[in-house]
Amino acid sequence: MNLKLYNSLTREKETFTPINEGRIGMYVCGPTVYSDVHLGNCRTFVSFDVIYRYLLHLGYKVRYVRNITDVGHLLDDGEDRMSKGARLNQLEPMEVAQKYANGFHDIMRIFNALPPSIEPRATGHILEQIEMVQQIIDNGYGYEQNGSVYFDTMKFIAENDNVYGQLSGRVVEDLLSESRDNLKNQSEKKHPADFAIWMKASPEHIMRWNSPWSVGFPGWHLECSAMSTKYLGKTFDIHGGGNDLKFPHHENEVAQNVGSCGHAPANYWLHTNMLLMNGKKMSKSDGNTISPTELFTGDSPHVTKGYSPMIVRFFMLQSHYRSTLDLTDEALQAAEKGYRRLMEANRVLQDLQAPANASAGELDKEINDIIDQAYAEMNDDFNTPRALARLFELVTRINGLKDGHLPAEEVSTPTLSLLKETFRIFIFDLFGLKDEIEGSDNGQGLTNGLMNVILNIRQDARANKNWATSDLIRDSLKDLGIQVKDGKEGATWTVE
RNA sequence: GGUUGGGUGGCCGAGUGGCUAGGCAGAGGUCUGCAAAACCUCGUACGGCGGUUCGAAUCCGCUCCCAACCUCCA
Repeated sequence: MNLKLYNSLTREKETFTPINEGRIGMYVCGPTVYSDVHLGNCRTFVSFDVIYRYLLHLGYKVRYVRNITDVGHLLDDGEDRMSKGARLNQLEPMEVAQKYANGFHDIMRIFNALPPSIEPRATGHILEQIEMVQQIIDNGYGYEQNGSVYFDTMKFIAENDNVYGQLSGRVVEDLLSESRDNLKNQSEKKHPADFAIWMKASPEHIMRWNSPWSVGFPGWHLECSAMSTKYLGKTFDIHGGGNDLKFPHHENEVAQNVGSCGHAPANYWLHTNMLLMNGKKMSKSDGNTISPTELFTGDSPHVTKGYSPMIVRFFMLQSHYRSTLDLTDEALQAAEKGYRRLMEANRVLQDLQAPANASAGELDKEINDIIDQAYAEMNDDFNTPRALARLFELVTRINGLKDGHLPAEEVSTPTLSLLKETFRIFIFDLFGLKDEIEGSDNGQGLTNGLMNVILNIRQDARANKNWATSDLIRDSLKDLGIQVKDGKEGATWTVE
């Protein structure tokens, strides 16, 4: 089985071959920490978390680098996002960055996303960025104007065939017609498609560093070029990010890397699609947004109730990372039911015992085939919705085995073990889900014991046809959010 | 206007020349003291108009509609 992934660069699915066998370098553009992280960002990082987890599962040694941008994003009025956040809250820019970086990490932990191997910050790599600017100038692709340095896009295009525009499909002629004059220092550029790699700081600009050209700050696109090169080399395996970064950010990044060292940064570019709400991109800037916390608590006009982090994660897994995903209350309710069904089936499965006379029959083959298919889906560009579908096909089998509908003796002991292991691997290791029912119970031993006592009393009542008592117990537990399920082997319970 | 990607059953969402996606909701049934859960069965969808083909939701053309990017955003 080999891994295929969709390369934005070629717009085709390609067989993945790492530069160094057994090792993968992966760079993902992280958040700009000027305000609370929003749910759209989370979707992208959850998507890459699953990709990271799957690559690890395949046995690769992965260096996963995800940056934090804490300087360089300019607003329309030319003010840096970080500076503005600092001014408004009377904080040091670094305090703003730290505050929201902390919040971002908290939310990532809540979503059960693994931390990256390295999480570099733009402000921690000013020297590397200055060096890269110098290299670009030395190679003839950068020019200075009044202390700012710009990338000479037209010259780069003229001297490097088919590099600029390959990612986004832009062509020079279109760029020519895209003259916009509302950007600061626009007049300093030789061409509208040129972009700043070093900006001279205006007097009131508080984020500033010394450089050969001026006291100023690096351009936005530069940080990723400099930091990916530093930690992953001039060319590495995978570069990822949100679709909205394709142009201009990633296009300019490629130009900077090629312009400074003659190498394209990455062999494979992966882009995640946008999270929508009401059919429109979820976005901080236009207010069409819901924060992770609001979604968890239900404190938002967009949802009728709160949805736990794992339900939201499950919801995201139900769509492919390259497709848009429309967030609606109805879809979340469906995800909640589906998530519970999957978790419940896993609990049932882990308790399943193979009968003594078990041997591989028709059902055994069926289960093995579905397991193989589930891995094949993941190998096909990390197709989590299809892999999930395979898991649900197994859920039907698991429940059938449990209630005796399907012949347990047709499933061999090794296959049952494999099924149990596969479920654990997919749900917990690859999808990164947690069983919130089990996880939320700190005193589980005690709770289990108490529940056994209660259910035994109810069983006695039922044996005596004392329906009033048995229903009282069931209804009272239901009020506490505990659901009692009567089965052939007695009653079981789950937290709703 | 340019670039890119879409329009799939009540909802979400896969798929891609012939073979069941899956989840949720709905209908009928089994089980149960009743209920819940679970299991079984069911609906037969692919924007519109043409074309290619033995056969298209899947390929081609035209057309309508939507979104993202082109300005900070994952």
